[in-house]
Amino acid sequence: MRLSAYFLPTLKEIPAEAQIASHRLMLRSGMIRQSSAGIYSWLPLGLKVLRKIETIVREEQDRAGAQELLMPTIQPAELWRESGRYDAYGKEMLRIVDRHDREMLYGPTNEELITQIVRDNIRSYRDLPKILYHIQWKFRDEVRPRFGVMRGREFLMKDSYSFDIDYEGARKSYETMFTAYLKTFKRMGLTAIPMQADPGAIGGNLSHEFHILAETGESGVFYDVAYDELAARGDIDLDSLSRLYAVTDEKHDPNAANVPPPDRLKTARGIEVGHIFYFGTKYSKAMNAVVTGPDGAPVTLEMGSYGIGVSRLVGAIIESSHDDRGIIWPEAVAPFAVGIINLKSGDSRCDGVCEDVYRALSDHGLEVLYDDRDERAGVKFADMDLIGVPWQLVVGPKGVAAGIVELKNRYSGEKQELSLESALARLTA
RNA sequence: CGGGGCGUAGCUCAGCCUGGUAGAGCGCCAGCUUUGGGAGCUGGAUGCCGGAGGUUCGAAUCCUCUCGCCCCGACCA
Repeated sequence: MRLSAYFLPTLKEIPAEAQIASHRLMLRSGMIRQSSAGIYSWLPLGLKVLRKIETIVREEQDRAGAQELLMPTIQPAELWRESGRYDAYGKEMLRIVDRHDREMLYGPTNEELITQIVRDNIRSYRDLPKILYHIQWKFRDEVRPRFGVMRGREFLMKDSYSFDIDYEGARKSYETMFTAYLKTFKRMGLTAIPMQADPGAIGGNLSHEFHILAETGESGVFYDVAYDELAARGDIDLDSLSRLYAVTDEKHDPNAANVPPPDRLKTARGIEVGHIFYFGTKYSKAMNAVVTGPDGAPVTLEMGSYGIGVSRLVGAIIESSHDDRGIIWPEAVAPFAVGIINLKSGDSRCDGVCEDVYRALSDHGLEVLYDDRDERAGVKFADMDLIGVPWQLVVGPKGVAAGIVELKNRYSGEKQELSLESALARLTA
């Protein structure tokens, strides 16, 4: 992409409404623009990152055996009356009346809808187990939206639902998702810690929240350092983790049996990016989701649900990875792999080298952002740092004369002067 | 949902207290000079001063109502 043609409205000054780093940086880097409180448009740069995160989530769901479908955003109130949640949900649910005076709602979650689909289409235990998921926009009419996409009213969520014939199966589905979540967050360059959680409004008796550590996290968290050691070995599963102490501050009990000694207890701030629940027959019973079991008798389905805040992750990643110059994207979710800074657009030698490099890197399948604008060097450096492109190739008249380009790493700040050939080799390795 | 704050140019904000018909910096447009970390000079465009009522000869400014946004607290992927 040539920056001269790209729709990238960056801001030099900090928008007054933004309080935390990720919100400021998403506005400044031209990723999002607010439409109304807690509701955002995603501009090209922001959408690119959102899609990358979505893709990782999707790949790990598919790999875990979950199957993607797509349910609507608008749901009938009737369905929610079946489960009893229409009245229970309160003002957070956005209620709509259509032209025929039918009561509808913009879905805040999809347990009812998916339960209806499964109950209407699965009749035998032989068709189980199933894990179904979709990645769809949700709406929760938060009293007080804040922090940009971290707590918006409209947000993109991946939600999976498991259906099993018995508890053992449901437990296995839960573990499958648990493991998939750890892999998903790790691929994004995040340290996510599963915390024993309160199932809350979803109900049930087994639940974990996944928090990523960041100074501006909304929750205080306490966890056993043994987690860091396990994570470093990649040796993580539900059994080993469930023995470890890891809770959010509202659940922290210094007198609990498994609290580690003070020198082993870490405290930090966390952002909740995932939440998984086993809730048994809460919805299947209320909504009569029943299949025929092996002995011919009806069996009420065992269910669980598993959410990941896809749009929130964009903010969460920035919270955990930025500096005073801008965003530092982990390579797995970076909107562009390489940025080319032409320090003297219009100079035939600089232009020539940049064009060659741009083509060579693009031909290698890399996503490249080429700053070909007629701007001063400082502006280009500042914008490239702001939007956080992991690798920056700086091409200037002095270097070109000497056959050299500069390769800068956004994360470490390290700059290396290399021949054009070796710079290309490094980037395409 | 309680408490507080703010709506003036694309952005950040001054002006409001003490009414007299709209400003700065940045950005944008043109020209010249610059050119390795958000340049300088000159000239230019841009505002229903959030909206509606009211007071007044006259309202960005005072009064009433209303809408929007932000912050603190209680709730959530």
